[in-house]
Amino acid sequence: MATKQSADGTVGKALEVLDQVAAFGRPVRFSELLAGSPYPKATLFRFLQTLTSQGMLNLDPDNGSYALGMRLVRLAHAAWRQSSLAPIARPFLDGLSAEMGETVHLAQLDNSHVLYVDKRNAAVPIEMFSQAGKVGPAYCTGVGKVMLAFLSEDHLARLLPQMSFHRYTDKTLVSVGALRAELSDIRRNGHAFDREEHEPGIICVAAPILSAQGRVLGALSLTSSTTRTTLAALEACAARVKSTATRIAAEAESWRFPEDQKHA
Amino acid sequence: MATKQSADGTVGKALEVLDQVAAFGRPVRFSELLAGSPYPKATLFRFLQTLTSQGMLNLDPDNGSYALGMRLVRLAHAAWRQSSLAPIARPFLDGLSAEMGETVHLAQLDNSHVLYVDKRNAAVPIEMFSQAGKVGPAYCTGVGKVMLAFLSEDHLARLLPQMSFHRYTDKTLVSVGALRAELSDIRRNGHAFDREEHEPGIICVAAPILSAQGRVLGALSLTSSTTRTTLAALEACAARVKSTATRIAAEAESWRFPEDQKHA
DNA sequence: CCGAATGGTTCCATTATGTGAAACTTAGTT
DNA sequence: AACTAAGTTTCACATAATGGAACCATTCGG
Repeated sequence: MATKQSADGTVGKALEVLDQVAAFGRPVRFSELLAGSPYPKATLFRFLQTLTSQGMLNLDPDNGSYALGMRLVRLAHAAWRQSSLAPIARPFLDGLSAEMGETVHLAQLDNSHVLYVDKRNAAVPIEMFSQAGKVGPAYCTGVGKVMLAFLSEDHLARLLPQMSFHRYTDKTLVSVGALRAELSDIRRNGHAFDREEHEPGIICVAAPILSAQGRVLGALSLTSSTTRTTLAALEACAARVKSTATRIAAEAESWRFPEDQKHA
Repeated sequence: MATKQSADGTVGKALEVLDQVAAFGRPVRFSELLAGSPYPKATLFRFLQTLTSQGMLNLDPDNGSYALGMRLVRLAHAAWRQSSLAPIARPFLDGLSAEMGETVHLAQLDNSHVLYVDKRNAAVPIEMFSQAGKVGPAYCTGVGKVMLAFLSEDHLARLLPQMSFHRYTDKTLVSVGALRAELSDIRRNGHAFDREEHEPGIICVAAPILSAQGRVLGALSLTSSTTRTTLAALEACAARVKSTATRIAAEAESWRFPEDQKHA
């Protein structure tokens, strides 16, 4: 919501429109978009036309409503395969989830949010897209905090002001001070807990996935509920989670480049 | 591959770059992109900069390689929820797959290709993104043919020339004539078969998902292999597939608009 | 059945933006 | 130190985006 900052160039503006459409969560009429748009009719119209012709949007001819296009799905498919850890981490998630019998999340940092990239659910077998692709707050989730903890100071400093500490539960940390203290604990331990800070009854342990140079690539978490287990019990699993995270990191590292097919 | 047609405006060009990056299937260097790009250094550079700053691409600071960004995943998530049939169809897929014990695909038409939007696998429990988002040829898959069959004549006429009939197996239909004959059969029956036309040993029955006005919204298929079943046996399931498709269509229709919250 | 409002599309003069050759700055090699 | 390759910045120029206004097509109100 509110005003977007830097909208570099025409491309930026066009992409903003995509977000607008996405925000509606349903097919949307021209006029609805126009209402919430900073651009005049003609301009918005041209954006929609371009995006539609590019397959980024889809115009339903019956009722003249725009929806996000299939090209996005295609591109995201490629993104998932190439950019994220997901394809590498997949077998490890399978293993960890099977062994522990609990829900496992793989997340990456997306600005000051966490983006869930993959998931294994203990009970329900499939959750698809509807879960992967979801975003959540960084400051009150296990994966989020553990990634923040291992960021460089200046990177963290850039991110913190972007956060709007919302008190999801009475355990949520809602000040920069409290969060910073927690982060330094996490850095020391090498793993983070979510102590029902995001959803009541939901707890987890999370470990960071770090590159050889110490860059944060993502995070892994083992999630459960207070009805099923305790933080102490989860802590016992921390080593297992961490070792899995490390192995994913190693795998990612070795994969990192089909590097050096430079000359011939 | 080959030359892209209409690249409307700056936005179009920028989006093309995304495809380029996607095509590599791995993080990619500036110079690699430059090599395969019609644009001069400076221009390409600015595109990459813009796209990166927009989160559509991700520049790995370590090795200066670009990968598709997380914003795409976020947008695709939204696309999946809002535009496609997937969220509506989900429970129906679950039901059909469970009942039949076979693989079920939900697909939509993406130009002259089919895009697999969701899937239930008989054996393996999870396949995620790696399957949803995949594209395939329309003229030699069950879902593809059944969607083509129910297209308006002029729409079909526009699509046919775009297809480059590749003989995947010795059963593949590789001429417009043969395909047209098949399509008219399909229209008559209300369902299509894939008789190992795409992959040897893989067969399926597919039914179209049509809007009330007869527009093609997508298609549903039940897939198996010749080692497990026969076309005749699949034909027996056709009615079940069709009725599921119809029910999805009905659901989609009724959902089609939270319509008319016009005045207050 | 007509007139007005609403929703969507096209025109076109103005000007902001994108373009790309070339210069420059690293980092890597001999 | 001289050379090369890879990546980044500059800037005069031309293209492409902009948006006010006119235009068309429906729907609505009378």
